[in-house]
Amino acid sequence: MSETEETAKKPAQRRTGRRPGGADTRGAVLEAARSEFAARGYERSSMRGIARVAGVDAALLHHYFGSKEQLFLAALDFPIEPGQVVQLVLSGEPSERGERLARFVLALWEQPEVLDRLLAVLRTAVGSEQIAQVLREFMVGELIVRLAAELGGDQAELRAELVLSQIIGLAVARYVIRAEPIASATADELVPFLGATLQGYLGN
Amino acid sequence: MSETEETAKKPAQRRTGRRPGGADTRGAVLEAARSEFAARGYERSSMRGIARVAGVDAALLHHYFGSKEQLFLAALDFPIEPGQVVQLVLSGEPSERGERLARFVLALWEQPEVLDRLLAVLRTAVGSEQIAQVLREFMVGELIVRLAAELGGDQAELRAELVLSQIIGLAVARYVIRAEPIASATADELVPFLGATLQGYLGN
DNA sequence: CACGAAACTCAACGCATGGTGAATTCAACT
DNA sequence: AGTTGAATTCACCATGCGTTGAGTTTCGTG
Repeated sequence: MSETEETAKKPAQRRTGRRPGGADTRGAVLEAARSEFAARGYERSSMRGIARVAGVDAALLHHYFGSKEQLFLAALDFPIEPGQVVQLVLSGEPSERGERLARFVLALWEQPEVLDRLLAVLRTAVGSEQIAQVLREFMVGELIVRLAAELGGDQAELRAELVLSQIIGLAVARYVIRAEPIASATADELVPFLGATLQGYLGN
Repeated sequence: MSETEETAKKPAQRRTGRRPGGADTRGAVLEAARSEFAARGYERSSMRGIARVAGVDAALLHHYFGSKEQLFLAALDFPIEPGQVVQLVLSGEPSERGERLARFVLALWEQPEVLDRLLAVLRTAVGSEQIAQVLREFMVGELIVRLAAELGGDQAELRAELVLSQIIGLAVARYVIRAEPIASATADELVPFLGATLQGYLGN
């Protein structure tokens, strides 16, 4: 772990000053940040660690993003429209809503960029009341009210949150705890069970 | 029961040396540690912070427990027998297993000592691969194999883990994110839905 | 009542962290 | 070719961390 001087591989004596060639260093920093935040959450990730992964001095992150917090926000920049998702899932045959939602969620998580951001938010929210509050406001304000409005019926909000709780629990078991066999199960293996549960919450 | 610090009333110049009166300082430290670990997880909790809550010098924690890691383990010391739980839940009318399990879990979480330890483990596992591994081994080795063995049928392990995933997700939504209305819902409101889901996983 | 051991605090160490300001190198536009 | 500004690193700073060793006070036993 100690590399002060010459290692045979890449001592890579970085010089000071601007680098030759128009490499996308800023993009590399963002990528490294996403990977680190996804792996450890906000608090456990360090500017120096991210800089090391990006192959860059830590001061450069401040040059680009100002502070650790702003780097975190820049690395997240969520690319999903909650309204559309709700519409998409609730359209079509009502008896197949659960299955459709299950398929949608599982497919979403197979995109690495989406998964990285999800894990970053999850890991951070679990460790930080501040981010937990952001997540709570997003969940309730953007997702639950929309879902519950379309759903109607008795205790619509509660049922909508139970939907989310099962989705969150699956994410934790599958990607954080990584317990087998649930971590390696395919979408097709999970959909029958997960779909039935979600269907049960969505409507009788 | 929470008697914390931060009253302006306590300049209280603590003196050096052993305190008069046989107060249970060690117990106070353990209690403070549980509270802090539950609130923040392992990494975000600091020895100094725990000591402050306990009204004690940080060096005393080392005197008693040796290291932060050993304090964490001592603060956990889980008082639940997984084998008994599985037996208890699976006994009786099979069509009511889901409901019985739901009631059991919700009642368990209403005990503050249990909830604190659960949150400490959860928050720490989500931030630390090492603890996540411990949790994974406990889940799979102690709970899943027992549950799956009693369950039988197709994909018993997968179904057993889905049971746990719903329970974990509920804990996260209710106690970590604290989204309403799920955070304030009573056990009686949750049991019909939760029981049905668990019943679906356990076996029709 | 003496005395050793346990309980408890103080001061300090070495280290990692987030952040800052200046210096150096390169690219782009006159 | 010359200049300007962005990109990049370096050398620090202050802070908080876990941990340690020594010193002080009280308890429990004889």
